[in-house]
Amino acid sequence: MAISASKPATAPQIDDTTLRGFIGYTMKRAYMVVRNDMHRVLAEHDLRVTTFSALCIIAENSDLTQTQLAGALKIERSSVVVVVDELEGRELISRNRVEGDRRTYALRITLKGRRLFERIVEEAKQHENALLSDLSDAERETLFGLLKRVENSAS
Amino acid sequence: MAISASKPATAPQIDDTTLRGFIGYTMKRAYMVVRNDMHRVLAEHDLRVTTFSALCIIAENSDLTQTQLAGALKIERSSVVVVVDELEGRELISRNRVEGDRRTYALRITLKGRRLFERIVEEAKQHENALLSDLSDAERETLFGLLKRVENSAS
DNA sequence: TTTAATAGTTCTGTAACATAACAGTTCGCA
DNA sequence: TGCGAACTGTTATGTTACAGAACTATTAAA
Repeated sequence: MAISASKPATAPQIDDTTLRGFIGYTMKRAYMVVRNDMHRVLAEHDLRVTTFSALCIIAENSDLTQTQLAGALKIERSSVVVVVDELEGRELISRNRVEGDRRTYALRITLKGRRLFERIVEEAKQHENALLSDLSDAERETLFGLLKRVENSAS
Repeated sequence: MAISASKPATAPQIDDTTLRGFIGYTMKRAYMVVRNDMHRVLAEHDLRVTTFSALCIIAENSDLTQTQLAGALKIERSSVVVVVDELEGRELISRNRVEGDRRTYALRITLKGRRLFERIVEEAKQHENALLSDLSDAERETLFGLLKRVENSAS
């Protein structure tokens, strides 16, 4: 069946009312904006989001194991290997043998790693501040709080 | 350098203070919870998130083109083809020829499509309600509002 | 009327993981 | 004290969910 098209001069606005009713849709949209921004910051340092997240976790949890890192990042141990390989290859962290358990490594950030970590945190904070400049401090707190409560309602 | 490990009996809690300072990290965590829940609902109907989103958009925007759909879903036209193929193959939507422009299709939901659409919306709403049961109506509104403002601060 | 732009399509590539199977090591306990 | 179970890291392979480039058919613009 052919439709006769009355060509609209104005860009026809698409309705997404139903999808807007779902928190997942709105959350994904907002998340993509934030994620793309972070992506841009990290790309300049040749880092992916998960790699940087790993660096953060190692920075404030010295001598943790790869399995612990996997748990913290909520990814599989096999995926951690790639991330840790990358960080170690760039001398941002080190794998240290553990006396008493020859299976595990103790991951530790290097001086070079800590310098990069601190620099990127600074940059990312600035970007985030610019991105959230519409929101007051109170609103940011509210947003963080609500998101955490959603996260903790996992089945 | 080997680390001597004093084996902790309690599961050592991993610190993610720095990452928690970033909205992207907390948002991703919350989003994953919501997304996994939606994923479970849709899996029972053999649908992926984007495919269902497309069905929603077509349901309330009759006779839109694939390019418009791509714009609405923020994905490439080449990706839309796969999604529309899937929906058409399952007879949930139809591609209709347009009189006056033989390049484009007018996408329209079928009766079967609308029935499935309405059923899934119902189910998804219930799941979402259960998931957000910790939040009051006012808090949900606040969350939606803040997320939309973040989304609209895209550069 | 030639040229440019647009819609849909196909093919190939990529990112960011998961899954399964494996070796080395340590633990539980009979 | 020895042996199977459990655990750590690793490799190889598969999956998901797209993007990008190049193509055809069609329409619009110069």
